[in-house]
Amino acid sequence: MKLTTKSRYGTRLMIDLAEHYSEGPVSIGSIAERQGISVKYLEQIIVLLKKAGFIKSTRGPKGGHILAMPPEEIKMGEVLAALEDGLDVSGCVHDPETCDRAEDCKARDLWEVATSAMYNELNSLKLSEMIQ
Amino acid sequence: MKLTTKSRYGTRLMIDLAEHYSEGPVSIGSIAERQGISVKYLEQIIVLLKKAGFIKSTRGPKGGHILAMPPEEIKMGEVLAALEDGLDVSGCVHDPETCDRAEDCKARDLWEVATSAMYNELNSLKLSEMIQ
DNA sequence: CTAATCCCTACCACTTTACTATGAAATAAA
DNA sequence: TTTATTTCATAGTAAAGTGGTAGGGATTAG
Repeated sequence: MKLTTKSRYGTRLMIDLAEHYSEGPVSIGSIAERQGISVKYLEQIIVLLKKAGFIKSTRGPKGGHILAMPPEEIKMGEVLAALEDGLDVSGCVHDPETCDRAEDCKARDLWEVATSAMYNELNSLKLSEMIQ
Repeated sequence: MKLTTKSRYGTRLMIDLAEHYSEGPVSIGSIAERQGISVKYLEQIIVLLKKAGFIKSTRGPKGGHILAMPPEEIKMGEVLAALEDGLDVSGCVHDPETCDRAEDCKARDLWEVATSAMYNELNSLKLSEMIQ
């Protein structure tokens, strides 16, 4: 039940972007330096957050990355969901057909409870609340 | 963020034991048959639940496994914690010293929130509530 | 004594994780 | 137009974790 480093680094990346939101595009190099994470690894992680629409980027000198919307509009649960490919604690929560017992499975009910408890709590927090 | 099959199978195992609590010790063979899980794999999983004190066993013919206490006294969060070796979504929640940034890490605060949201919700459910 | 049952340890194929590496494409500034 | 700087795309890889299987020993009811 551990988050991957992709998720942990990705979250720190988002917080870093929020902290520099007013300064315009920030290069991966500077984020990597501040966060102590390799540039190449961050490049891969940022792709996930771009796909989810949280970040927009510009190439070339003076280019970089910036949040696609103000930090107040970004829910932490949705950020995590983008990084983790959903927060479901079991595949059967989202895809019941992957298990032939899913229809009347008491365990599955539990996975739904656990998943939504975490998701709701995380979504009650905005990225803006993560800085200070 | 997916639970391992150990946790999912282990939970189903506990529910199965609860359903047969009044019948005395149940053999792994019969659980395996009902749940469609191999005997050998269940044997490994049950060890974790025995260590945590949820199950007691007797050897020999007519032997088997039974809950060490009534299903009403068993919290699902603690069952999962035993199977998953803690429910922390990141190692730094329980062991801050494993990350030198933990002391003032905004991400870590988030992992604490997510972990306790899930743990508290799961602990509000007793094993007895999982059957019917 | 025998059969049923739990207990213990080792092994293994496969997948995932957590990166590193290489280089191409875009673009601002000289 | 050249150059330096940045993102973008893809491939490779060592180590760890997952999800089992296998074999045999210990215990005990009948």
